[in-house]
Amino acid sequence: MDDAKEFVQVAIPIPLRKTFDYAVPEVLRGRIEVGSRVRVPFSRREVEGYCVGFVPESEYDKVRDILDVIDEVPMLDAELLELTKWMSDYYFCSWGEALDAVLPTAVREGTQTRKVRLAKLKIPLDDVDKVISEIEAKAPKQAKVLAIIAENDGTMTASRIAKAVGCTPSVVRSLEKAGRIVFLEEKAILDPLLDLPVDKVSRFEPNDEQAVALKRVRERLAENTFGVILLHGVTSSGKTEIYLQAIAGVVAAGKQAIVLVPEISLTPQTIRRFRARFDRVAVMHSRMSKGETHEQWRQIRSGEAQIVLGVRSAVFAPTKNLGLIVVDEEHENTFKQDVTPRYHTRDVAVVRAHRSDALVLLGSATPSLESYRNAMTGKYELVRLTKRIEDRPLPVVHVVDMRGEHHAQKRFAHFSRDLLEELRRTIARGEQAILFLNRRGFATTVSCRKCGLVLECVRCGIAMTYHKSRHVAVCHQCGARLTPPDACPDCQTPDLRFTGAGTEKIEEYLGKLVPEANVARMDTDTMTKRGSYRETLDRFRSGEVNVLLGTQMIAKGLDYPNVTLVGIISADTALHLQDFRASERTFQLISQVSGRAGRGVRPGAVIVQTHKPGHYCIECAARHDYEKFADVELEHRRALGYPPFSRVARIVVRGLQRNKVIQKANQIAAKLRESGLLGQRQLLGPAQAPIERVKERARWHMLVKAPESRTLRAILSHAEEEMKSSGGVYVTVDVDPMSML
DNA sequence: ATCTCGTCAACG
DNA sequence: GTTGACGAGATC
Repeated sequence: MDDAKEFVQVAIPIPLRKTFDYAVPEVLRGRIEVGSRVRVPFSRREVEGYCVGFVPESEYDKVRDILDVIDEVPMLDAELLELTKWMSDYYFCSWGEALDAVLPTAVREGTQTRKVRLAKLKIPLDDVDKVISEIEAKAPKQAKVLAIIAENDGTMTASRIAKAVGCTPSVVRSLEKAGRIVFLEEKAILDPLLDLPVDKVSRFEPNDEQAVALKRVRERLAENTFGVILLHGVTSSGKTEIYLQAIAGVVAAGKQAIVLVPEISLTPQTIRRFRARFDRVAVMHSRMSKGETHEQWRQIRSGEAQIVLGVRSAVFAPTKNLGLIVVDEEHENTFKQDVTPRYHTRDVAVVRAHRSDALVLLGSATPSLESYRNAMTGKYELVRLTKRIEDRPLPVVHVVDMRGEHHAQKRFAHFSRDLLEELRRTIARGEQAILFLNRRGFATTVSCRKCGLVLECVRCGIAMTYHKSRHVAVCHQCGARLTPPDACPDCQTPDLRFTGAGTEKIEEYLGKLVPEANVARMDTDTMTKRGSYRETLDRFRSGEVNVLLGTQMIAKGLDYPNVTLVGIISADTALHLQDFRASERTFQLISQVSGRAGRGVRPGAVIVQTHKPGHYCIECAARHDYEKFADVELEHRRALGYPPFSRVARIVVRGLQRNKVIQKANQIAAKLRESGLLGQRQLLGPAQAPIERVKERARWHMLVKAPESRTLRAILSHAEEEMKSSGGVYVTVDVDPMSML
């Protein structure tokens, strides 16, 4: 031990890509480790930062003292520290911002699991009425409390009783003294999902393909080294069972596994399926309360939890001995975080596994072209499941050219004759159908028949969607709403038209065209109450509802054996977007939605309505030919220099003053070109972003392409100074963007 | 991100 | 001369 002053490097969660040196005062010596959170003076305020390293001396001559150490035991180990360092380099964010993404807010704030006082009836439920009538006259308040607890099945928290009855604590206390109720101190169950009954485990009998897949996974696991397996399995081919078996092997070896699923897949059903197999499943979910999140995190860290099941940020679960990371539906866009740090969960998973000598299992029916190409070049191992379980056939997909339909029906048709006919037949057979349309509301456009004026959001400049049931026009961008006028606000003509169909309009048409259908609509407008999602699906399962109409939220996961028809009202919604992934998205969507049909004993059929029936993404999806699609699409990407043949970053500039936004965008572009690393076609833009305005803020963007990620970073680094937000103009850098809007 | 400080113009 | 708005600059 020398007595030289001790300095630490601190990462602070602000968009500054550097660390700050601080001196460790005598009293804190030995209490700080790499990974400790510290409280430091920063400019004129105090902030929390992360100690990321020690230095013998500081180049800076005005070093200040650390104020305090926040955690006695550091919350971050070397592994996560290194991972966040990588993130800050790769995604162009600060180390502090990356660290903030790793540590859940609940954990940072040190939220504890609440203890609740739970009142429990000591008298049998059947006798309650008798007791109530006995004491009613003398103690009406007590009687009321008893009645309320009884209504709640005999137990209720003290705070809820107080709220419901509005009585003083003494009333409850006298009931306790009289021995009619008893108080228990219990750990609050803060998330109802965690208290679910578990599923029964059915015996797994793998088919040939599954056996082969499993063998490969086990062999790779036995190597105890890093590796990535891409499990390409058609819908309903039993991918989850492979995951479960792989995890079982990992758990048996005393290691932990992380299972990452898209937000919409983390349902009670999914949780039950994992809980049935493993004793200790920690769940990490954004909708969980802070107390529960903290408790789960603690269990993972202590090694009590064998597996972690969660969405995006669960990739940072503080496991002790990581053996496997599963990324289910690997191609899903929701794995990309859309705020800083803009990381892709799958890519972080691969990097983390690499550093921990763990295996990664990527699963999808429609792998991202990035992963598929990695499999083609041998970077990942490809394992295929081409057959559905029990050899059920994939549904027959029928593509309908809607241009012909409009012509034949002599008007704009929302339903093709084929779809209507199939729908009627399906219902007549007592079977069920799923109809998909990725647009909610009634009409996508409200316009004047005479002058053509379109009702637009004043803040965003996009057409407002008309919602008939609420009689409002809503901006789907910023949520602004207004009651549509009776006459054109411009030329006063009282003749407005409501064109373009959303789920609401389709539902209305369906009522007229197929009156025998019992339709339930599922979109964010109808699923407002807590239990409505479940309730609707229960009605569908029971058969009471025979047509389920909905948006994205019904596209995946649903497994109803009686569904024999799937209709895609418009396959073109994503295809119009000017985005190099438009075809890939459309292919994925058709495949996913199609996969809902024919999951039971009866074969399924799919009808895809489109204006571009000849488009390769639609043709290939109809034939369930992923390989062909990937070949064609990869060729396009290669020709245009898009990923996976290059790395791209998108730079978005936004602000209230449009001219300043444009100026800033041009300034950045000039600086990027000046790097000398950009070829002629490697900078696209700057141009106005497809979403030109959000909440009155103008948006411009540009796309930088580079042959590899190192070069990309070098180019971006060159313009780092220019990309700082300033003067009301905000700049964001999105590496590996998933959206170009 | 957040805060300070300097400059510049409107106001009394 | 005073007050307030915007922009540049720094944060250890």
